[in-house]
Amino acid sequence: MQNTASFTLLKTCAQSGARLGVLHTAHGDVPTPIYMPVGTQACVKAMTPHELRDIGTHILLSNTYHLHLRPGEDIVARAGGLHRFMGWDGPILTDSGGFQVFSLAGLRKITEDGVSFQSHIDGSRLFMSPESSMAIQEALGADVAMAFDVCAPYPCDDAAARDAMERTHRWALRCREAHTRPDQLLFGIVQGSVYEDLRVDSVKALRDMDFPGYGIGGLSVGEPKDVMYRMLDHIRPHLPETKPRYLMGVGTADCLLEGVLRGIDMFDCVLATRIARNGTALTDEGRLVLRNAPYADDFTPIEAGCDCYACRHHTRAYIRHLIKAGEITGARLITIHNLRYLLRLMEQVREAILHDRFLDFMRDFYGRYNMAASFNRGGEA
RNA sequence: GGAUGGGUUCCCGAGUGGCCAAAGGGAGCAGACUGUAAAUCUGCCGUCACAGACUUCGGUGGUUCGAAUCCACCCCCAUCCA
Repeated sequence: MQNTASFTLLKTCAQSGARLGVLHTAHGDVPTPIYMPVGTQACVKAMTPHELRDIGTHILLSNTYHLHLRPGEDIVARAGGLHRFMGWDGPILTDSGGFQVFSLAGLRKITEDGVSFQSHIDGSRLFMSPESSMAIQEALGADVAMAFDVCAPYPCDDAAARDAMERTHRWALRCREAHTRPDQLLFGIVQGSVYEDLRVDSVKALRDMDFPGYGIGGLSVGEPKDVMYRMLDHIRPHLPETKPRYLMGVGTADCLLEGVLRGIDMFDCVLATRIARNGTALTDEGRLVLRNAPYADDFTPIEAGCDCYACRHHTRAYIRHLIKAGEITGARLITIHNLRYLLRLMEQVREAILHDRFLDFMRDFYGRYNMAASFNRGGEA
């Protein structure tokens, strides 16, 4: 067992090399590998904190950029911090706003100083820097703060990728210097697009800054999955064993397992909640587009054997009806299922690692999983 | 019995001589979605042997080179008057 203040590596799976650990935060311990539901605006869409607790959520994500815009970190701070504001007393990780540099590319301008955004809400101007991102995350009271990074798009030529990466490193240093809360962990973020050498450079640079954890950013932004896996393979040997590794924005079942296989400890993804609202459920056999006609008279649960509320009480036909009718409960039921599906998958993953049989687990999983009914992005193996 | 307004592709509804297989919306069907500008977005939506052809705009007959659009009669519907 290896300990740092923030992370305990309990063991490494003898069969696969996958890691089993515990992330220590001011609001409690988190078993890893873990999937973290995303609550961008201090809310996991369609879910209450009580329901999140109920389905086995250990830690949530929220977002610096969005909360800064609305309601503003001052309001959240006056409420007693993000935990009290939203009524969730478990750990919270806040993304820094770095992803919005990518996703709101048409509404921002990057300079060395920081990023000027045009608010997607009302068009007003705002400026976010490594320092202000830190100040906001401290005001929010996140248990884990992320460094303010530059997430490069895909595709991205190597010169632009290098620029984004080097700026991310300079900003990471500024974040570390600006960061003051001892009860808040600050993770650096690895960039480097799809270039092995850049990825390795990035890990080394950040490792020298000695963060309590490392995010791996700039992946699952459109590149083929095998490219993402290759990047993970290349950086793995250079990441400190005793620090948690967080693969940002990854969340299909197969990607989660492939990430765990490559030593990843933490994941987050909006996919489960987003496609739920669009009528698609995650299952061991791949995705189930409940919106589709064949389920109109299918009176079986979303997934046989699933212990979630939706599967224990409702049929595919009913949930499809709710979705087609625009009833918000339909979105809620699928969201509950999809989150529970990923959380339970990770429970099984931890169990498998504990018993040194993670490769067996993966093999069984792929035996059931329909990759074609998964989410193909570019090159599929 | 009389007056007026109507009957358009699954539904609502535009269209009043050619640019109309016919606007727009809905419904339906399908696709996309990976650190959330997303309960969103995109495509299809008369038929077929599909760069073309055929059938369709209450019915029948007519005018015209050409009709969903004009004329005649008929059948329905709505409202009002008796």
